[in-house]
Amino acid sequence: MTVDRSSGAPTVPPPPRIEDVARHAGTSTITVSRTLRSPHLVAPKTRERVLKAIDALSYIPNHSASSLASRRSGIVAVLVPTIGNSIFAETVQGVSEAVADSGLQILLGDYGYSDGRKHSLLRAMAGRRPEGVIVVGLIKAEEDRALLANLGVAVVETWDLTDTPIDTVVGFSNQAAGALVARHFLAAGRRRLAFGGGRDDRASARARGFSEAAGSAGLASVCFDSANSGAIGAGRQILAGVLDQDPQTDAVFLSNDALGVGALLEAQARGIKVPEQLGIVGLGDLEIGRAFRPRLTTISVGAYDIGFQAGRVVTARMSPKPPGASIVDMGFSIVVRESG
Amino acid sequence: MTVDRSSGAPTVPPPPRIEDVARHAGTSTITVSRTLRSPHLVAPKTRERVLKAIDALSYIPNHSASSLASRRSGIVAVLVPTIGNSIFAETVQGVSEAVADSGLQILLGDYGYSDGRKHSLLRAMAGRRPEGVIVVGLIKAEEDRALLANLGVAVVETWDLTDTPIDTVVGFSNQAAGALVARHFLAAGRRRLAFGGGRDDRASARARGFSEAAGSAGLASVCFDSANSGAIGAGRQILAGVLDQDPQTDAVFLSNDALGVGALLEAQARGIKVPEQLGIVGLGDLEIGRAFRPRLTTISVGAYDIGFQAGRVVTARMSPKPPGASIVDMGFSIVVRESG
DNA sequence: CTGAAAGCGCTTACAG
DNA sequence: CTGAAAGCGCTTACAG
Repeated sequence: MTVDRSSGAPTVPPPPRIEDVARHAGTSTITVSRTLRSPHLVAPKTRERVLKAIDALSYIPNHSASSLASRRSGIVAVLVPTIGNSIFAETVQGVSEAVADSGLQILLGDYGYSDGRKHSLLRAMAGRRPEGVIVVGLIKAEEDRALLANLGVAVVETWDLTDTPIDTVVGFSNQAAGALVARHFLAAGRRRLAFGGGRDDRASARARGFSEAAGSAGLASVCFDSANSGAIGAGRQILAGVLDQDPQTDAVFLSNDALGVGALLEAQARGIKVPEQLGIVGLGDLEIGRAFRPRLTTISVGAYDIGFQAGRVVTARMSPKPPGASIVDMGFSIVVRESG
Repeated sequence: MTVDRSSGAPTVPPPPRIEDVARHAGTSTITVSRTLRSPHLVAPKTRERVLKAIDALSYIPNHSASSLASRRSGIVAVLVPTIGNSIFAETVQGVSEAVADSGLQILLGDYGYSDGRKHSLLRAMAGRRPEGVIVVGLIKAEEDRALLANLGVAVVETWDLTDTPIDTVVGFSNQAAGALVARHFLAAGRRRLAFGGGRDDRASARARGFSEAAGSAGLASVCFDSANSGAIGAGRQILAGVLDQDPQTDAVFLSNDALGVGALLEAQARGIKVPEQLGIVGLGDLEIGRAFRPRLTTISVGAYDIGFQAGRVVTARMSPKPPGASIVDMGFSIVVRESG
């Protein structure tokens, strides 16, 4: 293998420009440009010569230049609380596959559940003039809302629902999901219900729906900081905390499946029978919950589908006859398995 | 909340340009530019006026234009087999945090274990003239190697080791890791060893090291397609396959922890005692392996650290006095827990 | 089917 | 400390 190991910095020749290709092919720059993006407008013979020149020079168009001239960045900005949570990674994968053949590339922003970083990432992304923006969660700050609205492209808020999206929202009602779990527990005759989850907006909405539906049966609500890693461990601690507050608790809703599995493990460690003594329900329908014994009952929300739909909204908006703003309720369902 | 719901498409006014800011501030465009990137070169009074104008107009510089003029894209390209695998998501997070204050943004490419998509993503990314490229795995195709080498920026291959990196490699020896697991099994008196994992290069290297060290004790090797989702389910199938081939197998090395947990579940379902009858070892030190009972013995590889280091290499290369190419062995260690 | 001219919105030397 | 000129590498109308 002959590899130039010293290729590091300034020894590399500048990449060929469109002009070099044109000269090589004995034509003009505009014809090279056309060969690349509207080949049908170029005579076959010319096209072939240009293609040959491109290949000979290993020409790759400078995207900054074409973006500037065409006002098309070819970028879709995706903002997530953390890419470390597999559920959001799934959503990103959905976006990735939805936009794959549109030529859009993903600019990923991970704000680590920090509002400050979220804001600055949003600004930095706006500078790229993306052709679409997809964020996990709703954007509340008026400044950020205005920033995104002024971009003039599809802005898709996801993983939640609202009547007042900036543009489009693709998600489900976290509150309704929480309420459904509470009703499920009550219908099973459980009488002392608790909730555990993160402090982010989505978890809070789930908690709200849950305790409203639980009514007087609603009890402890234990939160932890979403930014902390180790959801399974957090789930163990949450259940411990819940039982501290009320040892009689007979049902716990955890804000996601990793927490749910953690709670399952803690119950196991304490010799608590699930689901007989304690019902446990998670959210997300992760593989870990399906694989665990007892199998985790969960709210299934289609993380991948949310991303895929959001990606579709972005690509659709780029079409000649773009659809308008909308609210897409992806819904959710409860998958009753063995844990409660 | 007063939100313009009709903000969708062409009704949005074009964003302000640097010229608008200059006019508003009663100065020249170059002074605006300087205020943004070399504020110390601008008189405090002028600076203040410019800042005020920027704020008043909500000016956000067009990145395509500044990239073109400055030849700095502000992008680091990150290419992963799949973002859906939490271990790679961790690596991406490491990159993200390592480059956070350098102003670099992450252009994420997910090639879904497809070589074709990998190649085309690499080309598309090259068009952005990234200031650094980080890929999971080694780049073998000579065409791709040349493409990356000609970029003239830091190119970091990760998650493996080689004597001939394109530029820099940050990882560990997958082969040595496999060998260590085999020796660990042999030292524990196990005599019929099997391997299970994906078909990608890294899994293959682990398999190779494992069977070489296993010598005549090496037995079945069961592979599955890395692109398939559901690693836990795959782990179950792998163990089933292994036991089909040789029911006497007393040790299995799974290429990652999710597979390992799957194997643990399958053993459990079959009433096989772990670690007494069967030793199981995974790789990655994922939380799921730590949380499971029995706790999964694993090879710990620091996925986050690999990404962080790779990110550092990129930012370091951008410094005035950049370091040269190098080979960074991050090593690995075996974390012996309860499963084998 | 092809090309000359102008321009996309910034920054880079270079002067002063 | 500030600015006029030139240019980054493409594409967009507009002609022909």
